[in-house]
Amino acid sequence: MNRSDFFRDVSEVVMLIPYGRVTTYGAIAEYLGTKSSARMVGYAMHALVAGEYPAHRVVNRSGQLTGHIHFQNPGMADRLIAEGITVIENQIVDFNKHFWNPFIELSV
DNA sequence: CCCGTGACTGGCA
DNA sequence: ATGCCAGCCACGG
Repeated sequence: MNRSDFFRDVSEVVMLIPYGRVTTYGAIAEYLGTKSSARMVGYAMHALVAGEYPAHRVVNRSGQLTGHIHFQNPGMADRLIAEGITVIENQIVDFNKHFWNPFIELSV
C-alpha cells in the first residue's frame, strides 16, 4: 500500500463516521491494518480538513480534540456540539458513549 | 542526506 | 489513577 492509497483509505473511513459519532486516530489506523501509524492518520487529516470530510469526528484515544487548532470558522468543538455532542475544554463528555468503532460498525 | 516535528498510542513505572 | 517513553513515519528545512 503506498501513501496515496493510505490517504484515500483514511478519507473513506472518515466519511463513514455517522453523524453525531466520533472515532479515534488509532481506531482508523488499526482498521486499515497499520495499527502503529495512528500518527500518519492524523497527518492525513490535513488533506481532509480542506475537503468535504467530517474530520472533526476524529479525536484522540481519550476523547480530546487535539486537532482543534486546524479548524476555523466553526471550530472543531462547535461542529461536534452542533451534532449533539457535549464538549468541555476540548474534551468530549461521555466519550465512549459516542465512540464509533470501525471494526464493529463496519462488521469486518 | 540528516534532523526535528508532529491532529498518536500502548505499555510500564 | 497519572505521567513518561519508545516506536512510528511522512515532510520540510
